[in-house]
Amino acid sequence: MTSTIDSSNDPKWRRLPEERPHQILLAAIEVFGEHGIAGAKLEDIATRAGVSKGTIYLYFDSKEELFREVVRKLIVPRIAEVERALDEGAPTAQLERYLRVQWAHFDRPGTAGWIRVVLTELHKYPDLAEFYYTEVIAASNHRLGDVLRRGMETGEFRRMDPLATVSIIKAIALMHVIWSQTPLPTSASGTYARGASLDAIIDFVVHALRPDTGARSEPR
Amino acid sequence: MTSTIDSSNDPKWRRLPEERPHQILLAAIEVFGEHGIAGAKLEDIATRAGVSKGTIYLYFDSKEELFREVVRKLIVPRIAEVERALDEGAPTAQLERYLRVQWAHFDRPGTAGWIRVVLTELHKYPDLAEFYYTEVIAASNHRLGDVLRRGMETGEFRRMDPLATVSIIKAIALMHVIWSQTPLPTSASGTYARGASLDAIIDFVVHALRPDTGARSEPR
Amino acid sequence: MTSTIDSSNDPKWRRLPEERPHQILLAAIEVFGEHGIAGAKLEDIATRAGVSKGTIYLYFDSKEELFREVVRKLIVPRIAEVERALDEGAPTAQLERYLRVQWAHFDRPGTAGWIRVVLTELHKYPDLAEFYYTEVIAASNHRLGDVLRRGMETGEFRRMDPLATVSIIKAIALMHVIWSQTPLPTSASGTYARGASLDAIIDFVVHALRPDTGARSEPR
Amino acid sequence: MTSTIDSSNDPKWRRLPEERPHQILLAAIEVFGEHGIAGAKLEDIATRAGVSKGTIYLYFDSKEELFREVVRKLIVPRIAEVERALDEGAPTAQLERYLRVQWAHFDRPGTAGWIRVVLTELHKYPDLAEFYYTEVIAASNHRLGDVLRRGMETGEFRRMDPLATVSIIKAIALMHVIWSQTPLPTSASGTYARGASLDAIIDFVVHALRPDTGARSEPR
DNA sequence: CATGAATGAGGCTTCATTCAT
DNA sequence: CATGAATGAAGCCTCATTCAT
Repeated sequence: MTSTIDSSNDPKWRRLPEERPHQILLAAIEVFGEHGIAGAKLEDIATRAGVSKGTIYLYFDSKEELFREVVRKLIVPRIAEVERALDEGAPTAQLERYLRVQWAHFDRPGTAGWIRVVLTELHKYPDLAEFYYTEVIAASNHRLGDVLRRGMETGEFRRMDPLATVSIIKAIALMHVIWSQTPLPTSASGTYARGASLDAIIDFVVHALRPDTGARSEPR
Repeated sequence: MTSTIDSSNDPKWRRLPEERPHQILLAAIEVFGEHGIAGAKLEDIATRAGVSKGTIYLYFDSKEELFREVVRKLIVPRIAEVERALDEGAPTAQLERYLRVQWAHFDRPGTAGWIRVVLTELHKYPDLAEFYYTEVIAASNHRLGDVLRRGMETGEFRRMDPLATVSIIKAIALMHVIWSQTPLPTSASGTYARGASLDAIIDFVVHALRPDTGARSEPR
Repeated sequence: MTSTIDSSNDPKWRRLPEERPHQILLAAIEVFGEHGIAGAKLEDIATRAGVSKGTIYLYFDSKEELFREVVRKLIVPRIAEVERALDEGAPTAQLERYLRVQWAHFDRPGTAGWIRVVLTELHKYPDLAEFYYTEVIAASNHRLGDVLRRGMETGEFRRMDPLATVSIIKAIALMHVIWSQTPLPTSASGTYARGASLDAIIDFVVHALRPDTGARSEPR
Repeated sequence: MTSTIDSSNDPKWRRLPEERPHQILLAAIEVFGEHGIAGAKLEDIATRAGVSKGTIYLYFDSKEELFREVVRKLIVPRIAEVERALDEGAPTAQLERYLRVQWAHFDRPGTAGWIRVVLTELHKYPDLAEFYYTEVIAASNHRLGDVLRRGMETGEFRRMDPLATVSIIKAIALMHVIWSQTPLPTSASGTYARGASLDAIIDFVVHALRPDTGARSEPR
């Protein structure tokens, strides 16, 4: 992710007092994403933030609390931003835009790590998990579900369980973010193209939602 | 998957595959799945295997090597087994059977943990990752890709990039295994149904692959 | 002794003895008494003194030096004050007054803590200990010893080693100050009355010093 | 205190398995006595016990728990042993023997430190303090109180509050143990003899308890 | 073969001390 | 003078690994 240290290389001095916690959070999101909660080292976070180990404790009570703050201050807002892509337009266009915006947002260094962390370790922090699932995921699912529902009403989409469909679409999106960022053994690249392109994903989803033709997609 | 020690109580007398190492591997797959590689404790594995910590080192050079062996001896064979579901039948039937078999295989305690581990930590062991991606995933993708290709040729499926489609189908399947096994904060249950049913998944995939109707589903 | 900060709110404008350092010393005597030297936190002292941590270093070179100053500027004068109780009167009256004054002086919140600190940690600071023992204790002992000597000469007290007797009397007094201020587990209160009353102590000491009766204190 | 390491210097090897915890406890009682609970370093304890830091954790959950065990396994039995001195004889003889035994028991390196610790830090561990006060101190006081009561009944001692008297006697004894073991600045030695001899203490106490003579010790 | 006691490197956290403002 | 952010040494504790039995 973007280097958060550059500012500390400045010629002489600089305080930007209110910046410190944010610098640390930026370094933390990187390290947590790369190594998980247990595997992240405060030393590492401190170094990347351009501060010393002790400084972290001026702003966060513990490693675990630092993790919570990363979720609260960085992850939640980021995801909320993506949700705004759903705001207007016809359902199909909305959906496509949603996937493109999400991709643009997530497809940058560090994000896959975070998705992994959420998948892997979040459930070990029940209160955070509760918060996260309720505020972030449930809300997001609800909005995407609404788009699908409207599409079904207008006839753009065929009738199906909105929530189940939401989870399928998200599964595709999330997993491809992870895959797109996992460095692969070079050898494997030829044999198999891991991950689909964003266009392929959109195509797949749109076709899956497409209403059955009047002619009945004749039984094979 | 739960208690791996009961086998030692067998009246039959002893399992074949070198007994001890195998017991350890079974315990290790549990613990690695639950806590990841870094988070797994040898002590825990030893206890579940009914041996002492030192004994593990009689058979495995290190924790990392133990992890490798788990992948080689347990994970790879398991996945290979699933692949046999692709062996015969018409493409659509093959695909559906594949999803059902995979689900039946993976949807049991402990599997989600392993998928998480592969997603999360495998890439930190380049040689293993190479081996795993080449031998397991690429092979699997290739076979599923063949099914899709044949389906396109017979006209059962519409024309699309086989490998991209494979990865989309796998994304759905894997992510839902994880979700189906991650305990959710109770509060969230009402608001949003996480995960789709297997039937919904099959329905989704089949519709996505379905050929465009003769009437030409208007060119988008 | 509790709130040392209120003085800064004084309308009168400022206390005399260099205000700031004195505030810090007052806060320090509290905190050292409560937690000992090693256990005292500068942060705590600074907060109680109503200054910042850095300010302490404007006046004291280090935590250890701050401790020394507390002894020199606060403890020594306090104890000297008690000694004045010995100034006049008949030996028995002097002795009793001494015990009563000492009790009145020490039996207030915080004193026990300081006695503990002197008992516990002072010896780790040889120069301070030297100073303290020479200037404070030896002097005090000497004066109390004089009272005893005079009492022996007048016949009010029986003949005994004055210095040994001094140390016994002090032992009783000091230990009871500590005990009277140590909160006890509630359960123990019934079973045993910890500590003697001041009257009991005086009674004990006076009887111990009482001259042998001419009739020989033979068992009656 | 006696070196507990000597056994580890033995030629080659030696397990004495059940010895380890005891070795550690012996080292711990030394270090806790010298530096208090907070000031004691595990590293130091480990070194004196001839083991490594980690080894301590094989037997004790934490530094605090180690402290508890020292009290339970070493301190309590030691004190109980002293109490047996009260078992028989005439009250005056019992009392004298009690003081002599206690002195003999406590007047050895390390004891003063422990008395200090009990005085200084025990109250921060409420459960331990409760245990200690109830089981050790209250019991002990009760027995010494009985001796005094009997002495009063036989007329050997004058009438006084038994519990108050117990606490006074203990104050003298404990404080002198501390003083006898606190290294003094050499300079002070001449000026003042700190602490009384055991004989002086016994003399003092016995005289304090001695009944008033028939001739009425003239009104003071 | 198997054990489990022992080790010690490494991580989190605290806090006395410094220093730019 | 005063501040308080920043530092980093040091302490507690964990756990992979070793090794005498």
